[in-house]
Amino acid sequence: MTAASLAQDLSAAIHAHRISPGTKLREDELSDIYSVSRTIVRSALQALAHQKLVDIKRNRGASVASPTPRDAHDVFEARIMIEPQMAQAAAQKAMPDDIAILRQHIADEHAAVLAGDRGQALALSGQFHVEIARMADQSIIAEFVRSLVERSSLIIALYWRKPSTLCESDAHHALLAALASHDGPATHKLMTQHLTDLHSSLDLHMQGSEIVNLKDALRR
Amino acid sequence: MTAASLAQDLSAAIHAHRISPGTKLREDELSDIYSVSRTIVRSALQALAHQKLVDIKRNRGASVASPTPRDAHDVFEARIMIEPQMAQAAAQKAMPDDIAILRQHIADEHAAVLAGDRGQALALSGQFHVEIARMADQSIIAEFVRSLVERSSLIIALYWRKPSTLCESDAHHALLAALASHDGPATHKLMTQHLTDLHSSLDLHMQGSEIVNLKDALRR
DNA sequence: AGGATGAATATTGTATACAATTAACTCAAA
DNA sequence: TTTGAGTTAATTGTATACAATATTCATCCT
Repeated sequence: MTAASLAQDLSAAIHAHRISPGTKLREDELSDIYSVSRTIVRSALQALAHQKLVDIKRNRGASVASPTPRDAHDVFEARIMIEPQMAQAAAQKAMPDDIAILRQHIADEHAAVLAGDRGQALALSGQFHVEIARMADQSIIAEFVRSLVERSSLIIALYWRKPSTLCESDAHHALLAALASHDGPATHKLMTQHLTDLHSSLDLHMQGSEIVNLKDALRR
Repeated sequence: MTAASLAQDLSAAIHAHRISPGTKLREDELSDIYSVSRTIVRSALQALAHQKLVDIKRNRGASVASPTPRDAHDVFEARIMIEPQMAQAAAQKAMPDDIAILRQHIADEHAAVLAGDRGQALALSGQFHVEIARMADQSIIAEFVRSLVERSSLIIALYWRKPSTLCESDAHHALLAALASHDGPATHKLMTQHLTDLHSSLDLHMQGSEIVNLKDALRR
């Protein structure tokens, strides 16, 4: 197990909400679980800290990032600033293959919802947004959107108003249709609306987030 | 000397073009120069790698990043996609203090040019762009712009057509005026033009970049 | 009881030793 | 001269030992 793959594994666990925001990530606990030295663990944690998925405080260790309401606001503000523009550009460049990929994403997401796999559904729903940025042929911004989507996952874990209700994908359907018909302005508008809706579905007063047992959440 | 301050020092040296793109950064050489263990050096190098200022290849060590023409294109494409919009938003929110800060930036930049301090001039010129994103009250995007500006610095080091000619700051003056008069559309247009000009001032066929002696470039 | 104090423990930070890998060099053969 | 194999040196990767710091817990005093 290398540092990169450990980071990947932790990242997946965080995004699947198997470990909650605020959970302490002690170095030798992780090194036990994964049978690697603390050197590797530290390297992985630093990488995740750069992605803002983990919080490291000097001499006090790492824990899963726990975005403040302010963070949540900033992230969605940024997404609303960028993604509609990307979607508009994507609508202009959209190729049949791209549309097919998005359609598949929506189908997979729907399947995940039916299967009750909330984590997978959320991940696919995020990928949908990243894919659009990639369609616009903006590799660097696509990376940035990916990082924003990842942070959004944490935010949703903390602040989603109705944990039972699963993301309805009507908005994604509408976006797909606008993209397929190369209607830039409509796509821009739909994306703005979609993100605004998402943002306003958050209850920024919630707290919760019980700390779970790491060994269970990470199996092994 | 901590890992963060070492990273800061290296970053400054890279941005001031005291060490060129492609320069090898051997771990024990740096640990000698700064009198810290390789542990610290590695941590700093990893941080810089995340910022795309340094390239790390497994088992082959770190070197100052050397952006390809493709990278250069992508970075400026991203900047052109984002910064005009930020500038437009900044024009709407601009407070007198903000304008004063920008004016100071331009003055400092002019002074640096006169003093022949190209590195400083370039840094200030970059800060001008970051400051605008901050004026728009978009902390996360401001961070992103900062990272793009930093990468641009490397790109300019490699591909700037006329190393002797110093950045004329007419464009910055014009932007300042548009911002001060809260003219959003004009600001958007000026920023687009400014970035397009910058991009087309690059000669993406150049190569050059001699490797310098680290101990000299980093003093000590 | 409540709070302060200080050892004992737990956890992170740093340096270093050793392993693994790559780069450099030597020297023989074509 | 050039090429290649084999050896040596240089460099990075990983584990671990020890130091520094933070946390916990028992104890004592008011």
